[in-house]
Amino acid sequence: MKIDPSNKADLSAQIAEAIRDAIVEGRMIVDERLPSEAELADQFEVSRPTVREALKRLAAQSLIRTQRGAFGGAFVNRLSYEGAYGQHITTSTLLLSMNAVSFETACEARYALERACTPLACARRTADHLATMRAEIHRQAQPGLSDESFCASDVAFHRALVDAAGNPVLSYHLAGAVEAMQPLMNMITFTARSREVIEHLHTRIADALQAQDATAAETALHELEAYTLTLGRDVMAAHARKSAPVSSG
Amino acid sequence: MKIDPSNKADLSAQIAEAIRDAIVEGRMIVDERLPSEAELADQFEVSRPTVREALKRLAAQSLIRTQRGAFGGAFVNRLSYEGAYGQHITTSTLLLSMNAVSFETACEARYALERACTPLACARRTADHLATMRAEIHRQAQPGLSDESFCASDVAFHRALVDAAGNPVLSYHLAGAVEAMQPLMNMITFTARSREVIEHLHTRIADALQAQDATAAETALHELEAYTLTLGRDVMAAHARKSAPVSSG
DNA sequence: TTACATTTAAATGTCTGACAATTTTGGCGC
DNA sequence: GCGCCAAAATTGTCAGACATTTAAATGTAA
Repeated sequence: MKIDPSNKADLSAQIAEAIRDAIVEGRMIVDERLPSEAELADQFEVSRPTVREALKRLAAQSLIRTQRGAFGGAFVNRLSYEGAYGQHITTSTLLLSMNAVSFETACEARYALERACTPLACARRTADHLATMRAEIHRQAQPGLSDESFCASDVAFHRALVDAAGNPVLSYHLAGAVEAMQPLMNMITFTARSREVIEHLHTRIADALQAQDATAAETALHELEAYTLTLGRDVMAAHARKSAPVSSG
Repeated sequence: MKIDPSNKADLSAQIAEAIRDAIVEGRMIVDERLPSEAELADQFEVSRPTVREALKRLAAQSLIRTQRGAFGGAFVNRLSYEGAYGQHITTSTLLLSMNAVSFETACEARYALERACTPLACARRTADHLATMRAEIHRQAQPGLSDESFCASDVAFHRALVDAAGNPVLSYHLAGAVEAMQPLMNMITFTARSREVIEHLHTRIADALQAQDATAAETALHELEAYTLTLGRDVMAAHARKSAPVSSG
């Protein structure tokens, strides 16, 4: 982690990549302190601002953290599930919004992923998971609940379903994917608001998990997907009519 | 996107967040040009190096790209599947390696995710997908194939399986997850090298997809998972007793 | 000896000003 | 019209300086 052949790319990008490689390949371990900015500038034979730009690139990816003061500096970060989770969601959300992903595609992907964890969730769900799901269902049934709170509760319910599988890697991937699609999903819930049906399907999912009946859980998820899809299409159609009001019937 | 209340956080972090919010919330659209560094420095009332650090943070997340020269500057990036995919893989790989995720957990998550796409893949697979899978199986059967090439072919095979579902969002999440776990998986394939069994199971998966038999595909994937898990445990056990080799049957 | 206040040093955060490199635009001569 | 060149705008990089923060070291008093 020293050499820096004078390419045409940005020096700060090259330095960031060199340090990133050192971290990824395990040559630097968690909580290890990087040399100070001045020392790095010496090593790479660049100025301190250039080194700083490189460090900011790494900080943006949560690969390092910095601490001011004596014996401060840049330290290799332990990439926590929480940190990675946040990045995953931001990236996925932007990917959806910037590439005009259709509601159908997102919906299909979401429920396909969620069904991936149902067999494990049925096998391993604890009383805690079931209690969380029941509590969220109960909250969803309360009349005065705002749309925002309903959506939040919906996320919490599905998050509990995913966590019930008892596999943190699965939780990371699935919960990130589900949460990233929430803005799209919210659009539906806000407009079509059919809480009774959703609440009923949630109850069926919780029942299936309690009974450890994976088939029933998957069936209920299929129905929830179909229902969501129908609502989504209605909303889309209404949108289309509003912006281009052509009577087609 | 102007104000910057004098907090205690880094100015460059605050500025980066302000611009990121503007992009995420759609106030800046794809390919739109940001003000020049000097103008941003004026707007936020900071110096140019501070602005530059903020821009580097955003560049590290592929949110913007920069171009030198007249009428150059920073532009909002369209977050492509490829770009997001790379970030997803890097983050997930680090998450696995830094948190000592067990092989069992990773393996379980991987195949659970992969099974999530089999029904869709069976329904939608095209001749192209089948041809790719057959070609990779054929390559895997060749005797002189290096371990590296075998692993690459393995990834390509599973990538084709995922892509066969015809859902780019699903492909993004699944392929990213699968590829991030490849280092762990490689450790197994390199050591235990039982290519015939794997090749046979791959053939069964391809056959099932061709016959559009989702159940058969899932069964084969379950068997592949069980087999991989067995191999993994053997390798782990061998590792554990590498100093005292006890023959256990 | 212990507890607390002060100093000190190391490091990051920020600023100023300058120059280099690059790329588009427009003008000039032919 | 075409090719060449200069100008302008913008990012990339550098050097040096000062401000701020923080932990350790030191000094001081009970």
